[in-house]
Amino acid sequence: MSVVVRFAPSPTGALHIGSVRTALFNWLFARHNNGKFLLRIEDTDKVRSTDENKVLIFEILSWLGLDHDEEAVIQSSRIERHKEVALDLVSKGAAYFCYCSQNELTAKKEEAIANGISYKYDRICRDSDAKKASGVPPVVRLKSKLSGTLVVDDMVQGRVRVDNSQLDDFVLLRSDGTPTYMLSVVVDDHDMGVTHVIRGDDHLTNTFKQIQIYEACGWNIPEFAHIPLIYGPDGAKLSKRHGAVSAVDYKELGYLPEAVCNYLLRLGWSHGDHEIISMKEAIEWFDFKNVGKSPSRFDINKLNHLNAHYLKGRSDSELFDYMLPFFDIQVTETAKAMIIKGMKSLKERAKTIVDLVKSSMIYVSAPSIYDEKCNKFTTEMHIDLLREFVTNIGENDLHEAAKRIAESKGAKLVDVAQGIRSALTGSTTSPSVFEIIEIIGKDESTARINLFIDRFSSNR
RNA sequence: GUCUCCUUCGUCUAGAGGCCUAGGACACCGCCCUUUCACGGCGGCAACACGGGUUCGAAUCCCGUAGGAGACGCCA
Repeated sequence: MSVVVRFAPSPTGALHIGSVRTALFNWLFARHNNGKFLLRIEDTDKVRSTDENKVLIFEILSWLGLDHDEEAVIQSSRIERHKEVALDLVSKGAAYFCYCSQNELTAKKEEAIANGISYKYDRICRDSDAKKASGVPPVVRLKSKLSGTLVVDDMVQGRVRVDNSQLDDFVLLRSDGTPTYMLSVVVDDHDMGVTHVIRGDDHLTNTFKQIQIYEACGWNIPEFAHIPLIYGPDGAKLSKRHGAVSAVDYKELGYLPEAVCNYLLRLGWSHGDHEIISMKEAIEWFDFKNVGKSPSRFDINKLNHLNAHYLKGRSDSELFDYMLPFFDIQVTETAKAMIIKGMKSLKERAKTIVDLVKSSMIYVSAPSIYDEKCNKFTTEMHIDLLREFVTNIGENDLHEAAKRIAESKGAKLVDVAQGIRSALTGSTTSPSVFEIIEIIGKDESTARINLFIDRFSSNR
């Protein structure tokens, strides 16, 4: 039997980073088994679904390289089919119309809660048409099993069992005739030929309801894998207050797709001591045996580390293309050439594309402001060293020249170098100052240093 | 409240009864390298939730306890 999996996000919000991991696990499982990875947009909540979110789902998946097979299924286009199945279940006696009004049920529910009893629908309409005359538009409910135990051998969670007495006759079709999520998922998964349902473990208990639908329809029950959710650093469900939660945020923050994939993969899954894992290796090694059952916390430090690693693996010009949209000013061809030339050193210092863009500004223009830390290098001695350095800037070996100048004035190389750095970059940290001079040229360097001297020698 | 699931360094994890004085990675700290910051190298700190069993032997198996999470909708 060939493997068919699916990723089924709903476009009711920005694609959550946890959902992306679910997509990744689905994709890896499919590719590992030479199966199919299908995509289904669950847009039946017309109020909250937006086209923008829908577009973003496609954008993020393609950014990450999680290509899906076949055309995406749009769930809202399949409503008639869902209805048909529900009505068929009614005619087979496996489901029934319920004429209880919502007010009635809410009252019962509140009463149950007040008495400390757990609420379940009391199945009044299950075997009686008595309330049909009430004129309440009916819902369709499934006749769920009254006794026995349902067992699921989940690929991640292991054997999980629930007494059927815990389940009630849940709704399949709403009173307005639209299908509920519970029905739609099962019908779509069946029609799409899904063999393995891989999703977040918040759906674990839903599984038991869904299995009852499969059984009522006489369909094959797929395998299930419920993967633990991702939590924030404080252990609570990852949400907006933790910062970036949507996958697009990470793209916009300057993370590379391979870093995000590697990070998400290792969050909850492992392969011995391997940390840096290519997509090729991931496909080869992925299985559910090594997916942990416990939830994991999102750790931005580790993502940063991986991103820094993958940054080094990208070619200089490739990185520049990545950086381009992040610049808020026009980058000239000359600046571009300089940035690419200095990229090797820039890369070593950057965690994200955004870092790279910031640090590459030294090749775009002279500093417009100087960092506070530069003040340490505006003393008379430092300015004096700079003057001396500028007059000797024609020399070939500037490293040697700087050393000599320092020595002759009883200073250290660091004093000269930091002065130059401040003048050239407006900051006290940067790649080698001699490398910068080489890239921007001696004229530009002289101009920047003189600017610095003028600015700080007069007002002291 | 009821049901289901989870629990190894701060974080992600290795661990399938003796290989565990519990390994790796991130973070943190120190040293080296060094014109700064990084990179890199070396080293350090740091965990089996708790209590009972079973066993010659338990992080690993069993039972409790505590803590955490999820589900219990005419949301998905």
